[in-house]
Amino acid sequence: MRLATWNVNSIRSRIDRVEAFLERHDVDVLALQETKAKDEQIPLMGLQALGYEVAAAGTNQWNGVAIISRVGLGDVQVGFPGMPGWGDPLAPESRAIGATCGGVRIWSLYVPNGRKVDDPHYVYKLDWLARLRSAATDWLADDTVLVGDWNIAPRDEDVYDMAAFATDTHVTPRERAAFQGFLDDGYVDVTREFTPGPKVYTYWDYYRQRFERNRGMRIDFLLGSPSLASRVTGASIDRNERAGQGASDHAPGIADLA
DNA sequence: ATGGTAGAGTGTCTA
Repeated sequence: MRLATWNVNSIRSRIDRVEAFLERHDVDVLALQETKAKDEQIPLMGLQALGYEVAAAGTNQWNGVAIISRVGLGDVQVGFPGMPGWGDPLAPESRAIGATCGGVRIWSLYVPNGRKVDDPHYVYKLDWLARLRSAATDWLADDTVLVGDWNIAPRDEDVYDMAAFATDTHVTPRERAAFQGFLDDGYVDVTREFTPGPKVYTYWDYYRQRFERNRGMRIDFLLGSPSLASRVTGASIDRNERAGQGASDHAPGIADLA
């Protein structure tokens, strides 16, 4: 089974690329972030024609997550227990959606950006991650994968210019400790061993031709529970998806399961 | 420190 994750930065403006990506890589389950669409705005026809089911959670202009699956899509849950706003159908949150696809529990996650270190959104980000970690410990014994845009660069080598980011979010010790906490609990970054750095990124800002100069960050990850991680036979980052006109600012991550 | 680009939707906000 082939899993993928992709911050598409608008599903509506990226639908042609998404459909082509699914076909080109023969993807079974694709987790999307930043769909920037309400559920009824998701362009379904082409995806359904390709044999996929779609579960989405979108409530505003900048969040939005979805799971696209052709191996079943069951037990869909918007948000996780303990998440701010969880259980409230009107909550202005659409940063997490879970579903069981082909026997694997997959969570598509759009971790809060945090904005600036002195911004309340930074505190919110750390709190959100702590609550996710608490919930995720209950899923460790299952075939679980936590995928998406973590908005954290865990290592210095994951940032094109650490000096430029030294006082910014995404690299602070508290954010990195939050990410490391998942690894300490037993989750495994199933991508990195197959895509070793340095200078291997998943995100390049639209500004200043950052992609063309490979000035990016590695902030998108697939973290597998121990049993899931043991099934991973390979992984890749499709950086070609960041190239050319009409690209998202993120590249997809892919993992293969035995 | 600032500004550069892209996408949501028409005013700016978000990243």
